[in-house]
Amino acid sequence: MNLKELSSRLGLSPTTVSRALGGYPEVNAETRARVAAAAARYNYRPNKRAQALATGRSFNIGHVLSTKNKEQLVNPIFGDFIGGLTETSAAAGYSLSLTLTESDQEAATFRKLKSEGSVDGIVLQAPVTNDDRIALMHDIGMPFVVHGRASGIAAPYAWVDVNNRHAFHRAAMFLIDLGHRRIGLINGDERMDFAARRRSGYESALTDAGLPIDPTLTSQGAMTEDNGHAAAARLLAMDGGPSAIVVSSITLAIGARRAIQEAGLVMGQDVSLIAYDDDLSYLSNRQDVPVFTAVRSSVRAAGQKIAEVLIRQINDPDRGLEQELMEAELVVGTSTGPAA
Amino acid sequence: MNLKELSSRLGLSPTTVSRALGGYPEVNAETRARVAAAAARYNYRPNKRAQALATGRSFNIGHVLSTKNKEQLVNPIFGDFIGGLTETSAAAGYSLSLTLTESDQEAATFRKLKSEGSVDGIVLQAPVTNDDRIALMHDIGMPFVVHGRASGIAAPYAWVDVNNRHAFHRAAMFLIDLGHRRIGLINGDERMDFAARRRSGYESALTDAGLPIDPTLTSQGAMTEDNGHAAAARLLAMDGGPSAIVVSSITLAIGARRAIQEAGLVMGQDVSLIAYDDDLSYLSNRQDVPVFTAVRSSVRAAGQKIAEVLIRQINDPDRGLEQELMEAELVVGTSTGPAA
DNA sequence: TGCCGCATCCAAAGCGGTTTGGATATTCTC
DNA sequence: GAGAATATCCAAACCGCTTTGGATGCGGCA
Repeated sequence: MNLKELSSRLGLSPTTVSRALGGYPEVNAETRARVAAAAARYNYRPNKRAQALATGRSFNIGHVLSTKNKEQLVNPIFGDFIGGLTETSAAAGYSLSLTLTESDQEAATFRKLKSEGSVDGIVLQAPVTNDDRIALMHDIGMPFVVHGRASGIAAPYAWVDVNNRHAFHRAAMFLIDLGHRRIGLINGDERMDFAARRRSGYESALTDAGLPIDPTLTSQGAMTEDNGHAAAARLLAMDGGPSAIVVSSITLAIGARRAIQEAGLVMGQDVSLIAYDDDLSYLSNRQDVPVFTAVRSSVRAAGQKIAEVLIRQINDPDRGLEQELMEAELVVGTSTGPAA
Repeated sequence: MNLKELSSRLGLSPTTVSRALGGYPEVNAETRARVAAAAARYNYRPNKRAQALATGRSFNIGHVLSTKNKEQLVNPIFGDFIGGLTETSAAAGYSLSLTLTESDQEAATFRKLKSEGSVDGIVLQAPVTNDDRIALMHDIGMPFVVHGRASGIAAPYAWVDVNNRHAFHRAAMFLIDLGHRRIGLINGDERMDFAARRRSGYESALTDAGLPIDPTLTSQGAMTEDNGHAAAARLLAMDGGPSAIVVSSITLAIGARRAIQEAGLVMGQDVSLIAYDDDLSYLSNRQDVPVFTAVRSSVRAAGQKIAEVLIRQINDPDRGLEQELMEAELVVGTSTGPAA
């Protein structure tokens, strides 16, 4: 069933049927009702491909996964983030189109997406410092929203980010208030902008409290359970190691907890842990009393917000660039306690 | 730059240019080279939307996430699975289109995908027993491949699955060979077909060894760290609890390990654990000596395979339905040991 | 030389919608 | 009651590509 067929059955022109379905004003209310009824009856729905060609829009929003950021795919937050994205975009008639690319083909892939017209806008994730994708998007004229920010980029662009610096400042300050003086940091890969901001927040809290910054108490790397374990084990084995650690993800924290237990120590007593919690649905830290004390911000909510912003941008390219900073909440669990 | 523009610059007809680019034989080699050079120079690429309308194909493969299976999104294997899917489909010029739907709208969403023509084929994930999506796909005439199988469906369909039954038979048998007699099971949600098959494998091993099946030693539920912890804690607190446990995912196993440690026991000594390992990149169990003894099969590899099968199916709907059973490997780590 | 087949290219008809630019009643305005 | 505004509908162009059904020219063959 297509438009022509449907309109001829109705004894109307395709124009009128299209307009009736599209909600345009220049069609009689009764006619509109007839059309709607017939469309429902014959289960007619405008062909997206034709619609896309006619309107010049694909109704797709794109997300490109580069092997450079393979951790992205591999990243436990990926599922929740994508979930938030699709939830909102589906409601607006958009679907999410995923593309994978070799890292050295990344720019070519974006250009291809543009020249083929297969997406109307793009979500950029995991920005690094001076991320060159942003200039590229401007260059090819593709609407986009960044999940996070890229330090070092002067040109304005739309983004949605968590206030990572503030969150880590608060987290470290929370430990300081508990009396801790030697505080470690197990961070994500600091080439990622969010991780750099987190370190900055952590360091500024120490400085504000008049505490020295000791690089040997910190580490960075992929946010895996393994790495959390290895990093924590190293810290715990140190002479004069930390009595508390700020950890950049729940996955890392699970690894750190393992190391603490292996060392025969008790988390929240001998060693305090405060984690960043993306509020992932399958790694819930939302028990009555959370296991991990954490600074929490839902990555799914971020995905939803980003889809909203991007779709507004697509529908009206001349509107101003939206930028939104989300604050993380501090939740107290069982993994922290006063310094000995 | 579009076809018309490009062809007029070349002094050729759109027909010839299209054919030259498409690799059709009826075009002079020299002409073809000229066209290719011009296309590269002007960075021309056929508009996907127009191509889609003209050919009647969208070059999209679809994946629908239902809130019914919200765990799916939330599922840690999601990222890796999607990764495998996109890797392969991108190579064939397809992209992956994700759609989210309320569970009571699921059938409507599939029909919509069909009537709008927005995807050429669909990947069905997480089948349950008697999964009604399979009949629906047949009904609407949509090419599809199932990740897993659905017991109770008589009609043939294409699928790629792991031999879950055999894997769990082997896992339980491995524990039995170590001398364990009371063996627990912490399974996924058994409404999921794979989980039902896993239980069946587990039970058949016990039966084969002449051991009784004790339902109180088993549990099922979402495969979260929390649930793993709770289930293991319950088993360990039992009078005459199990000396070994088969666990359906690494995430569950991490929770179980926590319970074991909290109980003051040593994993691999007091209690043995064997897990199912999807070989997720961010929850690697691939250390020199793996932490967890496991039956392992890469879910990313499954995604790749599925994309291949689906694209073959789309290109040639009359070809036979492919069905592939992958075997899991058994890797020995530190989480198992002989019975006391 | 005349006919055929082959190589090469092109005009035009879709694909299934949206949208511009009227046409035709009908209703208002004074 | 005439002219204007309004409501309602339609024909046809267009989006950018693929593909069908020739057209043209040339060499080969009898």
